[in-house]
Formats: sequence, structure tokens, C-alpha cells
Amino acid sequence: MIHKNNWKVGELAKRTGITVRALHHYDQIGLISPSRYSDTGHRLYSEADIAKLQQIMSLKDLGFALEEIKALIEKPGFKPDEVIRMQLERLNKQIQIQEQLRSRLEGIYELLNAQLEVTAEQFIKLIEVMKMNNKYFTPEQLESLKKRGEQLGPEKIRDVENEWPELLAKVRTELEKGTPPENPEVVQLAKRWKELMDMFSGGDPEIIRAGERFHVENPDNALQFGLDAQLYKYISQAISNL
Amino acid sequence: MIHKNNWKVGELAKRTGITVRALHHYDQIGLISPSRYSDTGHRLYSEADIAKLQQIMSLKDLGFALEEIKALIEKPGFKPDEVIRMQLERLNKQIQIQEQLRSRLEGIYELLNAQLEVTAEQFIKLIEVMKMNNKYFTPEQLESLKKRGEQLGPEKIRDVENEWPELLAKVRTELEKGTPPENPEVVQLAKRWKELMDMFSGGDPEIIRAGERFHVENPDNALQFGLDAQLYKYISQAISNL
DNA sequence: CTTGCTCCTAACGCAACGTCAGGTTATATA
DNA sequence: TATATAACCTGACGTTGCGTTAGGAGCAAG
Repeated sequence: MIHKNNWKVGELAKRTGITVRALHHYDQIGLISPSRYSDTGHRLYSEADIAKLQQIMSLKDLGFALEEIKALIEKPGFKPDEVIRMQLERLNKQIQIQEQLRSRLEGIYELLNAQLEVTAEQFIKLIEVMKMNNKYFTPEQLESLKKRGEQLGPEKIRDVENEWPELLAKVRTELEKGTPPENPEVVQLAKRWKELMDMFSGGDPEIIRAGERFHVENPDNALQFGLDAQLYKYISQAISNL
Repeated sequence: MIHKNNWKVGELAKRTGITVRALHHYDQIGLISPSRYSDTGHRLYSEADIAKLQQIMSLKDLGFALEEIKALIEKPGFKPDEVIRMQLERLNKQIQIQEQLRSRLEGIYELLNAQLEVTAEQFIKLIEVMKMNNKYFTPEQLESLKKRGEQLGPEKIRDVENEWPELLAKVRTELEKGTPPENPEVVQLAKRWKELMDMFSGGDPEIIRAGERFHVENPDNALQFGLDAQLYKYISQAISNL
């Protein structure tokens, strides 16, 4: 009685929690088909089929895609430990990304709670800032940046925030005119550029490099800063001619 | 020059890393459309559009779905902190699940490395065991289970492993006949059932409950044990009549 | 023989675009 | 100015793992 050898989809579904549709699907994509069909086309699963199904569900639970599972059980060179290691690596990457995101969200949340009224604009800025914070700067560097800001005072900061887009525009103009980065005028702009950078970074090369990494890896930030990868490269070349 | 007000898709794409196709897509689903089109149908994005796009990308970076973003920026009652908190909760759930999976994978990996030769069957069993281990039993309970097994000795264990499916089959027969769980014969079976359970659990109700949780939450395990949710409920009722 | 349950196949839907395909417009060069 | 090339346009299918109708037979019980 327990060795019943003709399970129909519905029975299997009831006992396993796998839906009928899923079983159909697995059949369709050739992952697992019943070993027999009744003469009216009904699927009949044998014990062996069920064992295989069990394997499949286990692999699925470990996070493998159906196509991967198919490959795994079809290929003869099935090395469990390698498979598991690969899966672990993938998973670790995912977790890392998610944890980064979490710490960003937490940071944002704290700041939001500290300051009751927040406009949408401020909100966006916050998000960007947190993006930089978590990934690119160490806590010490952030501390250093903060101190630097306090030293300079708010007027100075405003001044720079005003000068910055103008400078960017000038550089972009040269870039689009095709002026080579060695050109004296461009080099002059680059000099001012570096001055502004140093003003904030305190000249710390680590901080500057972190900022560089940020710009390279977050091209959509160009929307905010008007600074894209191409322009960044151009100005870098000009600076190297100082 | 920096206040150029007619960005075409390609330009935007180049500077932001957002693909042209994505911009088309966002337009299509009504997430963000350019404020103007040229008379030949080319999309022209204004500065305001870009600002909005910036918002959208920020939200997207935080893990929101496009539909959610749409709702968020359309709805007037936009409470950043609530939004962030919701997102944090979702994320935490995900991370928790993934970490559970990771520890399972790690456990499996260790065991694989300890034992050079593993058949596919053993491998599957391993996976099931790890599934129980990590989620349902505390280390102490596992230790207790192990001790229990050593006390009983391998023959006893084999005996039970043989008796188990027979018992299951009998109970299922009664269930399918529609015999009520109060029936004396069923109660007798339930008694034997409980004896077997106690033999392994040492009578520890915590361990029994953990096992219950496992069966309820992992219906596909029915494949291995022949014990599904329905049958489990039935036997539980019978046991309550002891 | 008729319910009423279970089975079948076929086909759309979802999320967020990637990737052709086939055709029009803009721009840079000769 | 003519043309080659780059950039733009609108479909429309593919991806992942099924859920969900829809329309139509098969099967066990009364």
C-alpha cells in the first residue's frame, strides 16, 4: 500500500505541497517527467520519479535555478562540494550587497528621525550621501570630512557649491570643443579644481581616491554633479599636467 | 550651457548609465516621460525631468519596485521615514532567510569535506538534515538527539526505521477509510506512534514540538517520510485521545 | 446516467528591462 | 548639397517560475 507506484499529479501535490502546475511545468521544461502516462494522458509517477523529485526540490531549496538543477543531475560529473561552494559564493555576494543597502537605509532612517521636516529634495540628497558614506569612506575619513567642513564654515561651503557648477561648465565646454587636456587654459581650470578638492579633503589622497571610486562606479550621479566619467577622465589628465 | 534644457535620450544615457531602453520603458509605464517631444517624436528631457529622474533612481537604488516608486512620487502624503522603515523590514526578512540558507550551505560544505565519497542519495539526505538542524533544533537539542541515538544503538534504530513506514501506512489506511480519530484501533496506532517518538526524543516536548514545526512548514518532506500535513493532523487528534 | 472532482493542453500575466528588427531623422563629412 | 553614419523611433519577443483562467475530457460515486 505504501509502495503504490502510480501517483497522479493531484495526489503528489496534496502530499508534497508542490502544485500541480509546478509539476506540469517541470514536465514541460524537461526537468522531470513521470515515467508513465495512462492511455488517456494522465501523468503517473513512480517511486523512482518521486525520489528524483525529492532531489530536485532539495537542490531548489538551496537556491539553484531549475536550469542549473537540470544540468546538475544530467551531467555525470556531479561534485557536490564544488556545487555547494559555488552556491555559497553567490549567496555571499548577495548578502553583502543587501547588508550594504541595509546600513544605508538605517543611516537614512536615523537622520530622518533626527530632523522632523524633510523635503523630497533633501531626502534625495540624503540618499546620495549615504550611498557614498557606506561604501566609499571609512568612518575616520567621514569624521575628517566633517571636521573640515566645520573649519571652513558654512559661507565658504556655499561659495564653493556655487563655483563648482561654473567650473564644471567651463571644463565641459573645453572638452566639447576638443581642446586637449594639456592646453594651458584647461590646466588652469584643473588647478582651481584641485584647489577645491583639497579644500575639502584636506589634501588626504585616500579621501580623494575614495571620491574617484565613487564617481567611476556611480555614473548616474552625473545627474547631480554634472560630472560624468568622460569629463572626469579629462580633468584627471589636465591635473596630471600641473 | 550647463542649463541645457533639451536632453535627448542618448545624451542622458551616456551621462547617467541608464540605458536608452530603460528610459523608453519608464516612459511606457508612465513612470517618467520627457516634458517635451520634438515634432519628429524624439524625446526631449528638461532639467526638471532630470531632477525627477534622479529621485526615481535614488528610490530604485533603495530597492523599491518601479510601481512602488510611481505610487510614492504621485501620492502627496509622502512620508520618507515610513517608507524607509517599510523597506528596512522587507530587507531584513530577506537577509534573514539568506543567512539561514548560508549557514545550511556552510554546514553541508563542512560535512562534505570531512567525508570524501558522497553518493547523490547521501547528499540529499544531508541537505534535509541540515534543513532541520539550522532552523528547528537548538544545538543542545541536537546533542541530546545524538546521545539518544547512541544509547539506543544501531539495531534499534534500524528496527524503528522499518516499523515506521508500516505504521504510517496503517494510519493512512484508516484515514482514507474515514475512520474517526477516536476509534480505538486508531488510538492504538497512535499509542505506538507516540512510543516511537518518545524513544527518540527522550520524551522532551520541546524536541517533539520542533519536529512538528518542521513537518508543518516543510510539506515536501512528505516525499521522504510519507507524512503529510493532513495525516499529521489526524494522528495528533488520535494521540489526544490516549 | 449524471454529478462533481480531477485530469489534460493552451495561453496570458508578472518585473524590468535586453535584444533584435525594420524604418525614420539628425548630423558630419565630402 | 548629397550621402554616409550615428542616433532616434516603435513594436515585439525573451527571460524566470510558475499562478491563473479557460475550455474540454476522464473517473468514481450515487
